[in-house]
Amino acid sequence: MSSEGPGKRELLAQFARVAKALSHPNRLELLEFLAQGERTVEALARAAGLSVANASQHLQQLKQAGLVTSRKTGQHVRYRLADDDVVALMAALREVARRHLAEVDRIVQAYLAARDTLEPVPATDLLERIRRGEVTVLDVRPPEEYAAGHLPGAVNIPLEELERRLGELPKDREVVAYCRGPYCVLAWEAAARLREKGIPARRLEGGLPEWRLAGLPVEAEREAVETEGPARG
Amino acid sequence: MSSEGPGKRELLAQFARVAKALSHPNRLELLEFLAQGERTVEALARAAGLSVANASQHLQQLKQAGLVTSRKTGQHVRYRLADDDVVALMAALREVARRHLAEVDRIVQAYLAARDTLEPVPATDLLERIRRGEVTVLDVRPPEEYAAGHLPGAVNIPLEELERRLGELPKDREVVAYCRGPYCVLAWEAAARLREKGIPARRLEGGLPEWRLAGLPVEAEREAVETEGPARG
DNA sequence: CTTGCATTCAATCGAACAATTGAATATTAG
DNA sequence: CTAATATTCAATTGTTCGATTGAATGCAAG
Repeated sequence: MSSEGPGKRELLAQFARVAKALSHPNRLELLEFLAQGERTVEALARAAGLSVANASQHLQQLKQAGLVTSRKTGQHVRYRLADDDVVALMAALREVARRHLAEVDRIVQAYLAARDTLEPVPATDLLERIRRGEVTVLDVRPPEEYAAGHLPGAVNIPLEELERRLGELPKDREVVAYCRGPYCVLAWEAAARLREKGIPARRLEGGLPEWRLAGLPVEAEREAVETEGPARG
Repeated sequence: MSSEGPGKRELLAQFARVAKALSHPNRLELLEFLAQGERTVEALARAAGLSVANASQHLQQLKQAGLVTSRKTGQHVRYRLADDDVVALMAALREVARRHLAEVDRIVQAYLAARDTLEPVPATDLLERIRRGEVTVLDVRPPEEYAAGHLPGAVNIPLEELERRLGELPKDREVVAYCRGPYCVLAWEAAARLREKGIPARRLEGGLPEWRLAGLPVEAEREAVETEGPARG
């Protein structure tokens, strides 16, 4: 009963290999950025606050675990998620942590719920309201991420420009804000700031990757997007 | 853009903590056994081929990551999965590994497909055929695991007794065998041996934990089951 | 209250990991 | 061809992890 063949240990080692790739906070953060779209090593290092060499090594570990792929374009190497099933795996990981680690709840209460205590809007509810034109969808991510894919009809106003560009939001409709994922602070913060200005606003439950994973429609600006800077000033 | 609050790193650290618990083959094997039902430390150590002290330490790591819980009964400590969402997480992990690591396919071909090359029966298909009485469901796990929960109407014949007890299987109906999970060799081996005897047989897609996770009906012998030995004999 | 048993704890050692640094490779621009 | 840039490689250091060993704890039977 204890010796069930040599293949068993080898298989478990492969599964463990994938889990090990997910077992470092920096790699999870890189994956969260990659879930928004393809990125160069330098852009990822900047976004995660890592040295380029360090980011490169983490990305290679993710690659060897099958979680991301890379392709060379000119002098850049662009990484992307291998598949949407990686998004599903991260969602399952977050769900287990949320339900069984009290620390997660404590951190959410301390840092996120301090901004926005309202319940998020479920994705399917939002889609219905989008189709009826009842709601303004607000994407508070940086323009590069918006361009790579966003909710149908979503307005893109990065969080830091929100105060300045309030005029672009219709005042009579509720705003639903979203960003990179269920624990991405941008949407929580945006909803709070809008409500402080008297604009009814809530968060979407989950971010763009989870929306796409659910098979809901996504709009994209163009096929490939430069992440380095604006295309000629 | 790079400083999104101190809560972010803390949350990622919690998610990484869960992934780290999954990042060792021994712990994954312990979880697979625990997915069959509650077990004592000694039984788990024996099943996984570990020393008791080593198993105990791995179990404590799983517990701290929120994946399992434990309770004391007499002089034994019994561990169990914290929730079915842990089964879902392990399924997502296996799925990513299967789809993106060529090694997994190689190992399956080398050790499992060498026994049984037929496609497995999807769970929902099987349930339909069970209701019509068209099929014999064969549980090849040890009796303790069968007693803790099994498919409706399943016959329990552990793999090592299969040859001896072939007579218990109706000859006119197809047999569908299952065990602990999609890569548990017992079911592959059972299906192969039955077909060698001229009995049409296939595997279930996935094992009992996956069946239960899908919300399909499960029969149980009694509430709590001793895992040490047969109840007087 | 002593004995036996299941589990955990504590200390140890070797291996693997994470981050840093500086060098090496490869591609584009000139 | 040379220079500049992006990425990876290689070597180093401190830290964490995994397994082993033997002791300690806690429960239960006698």
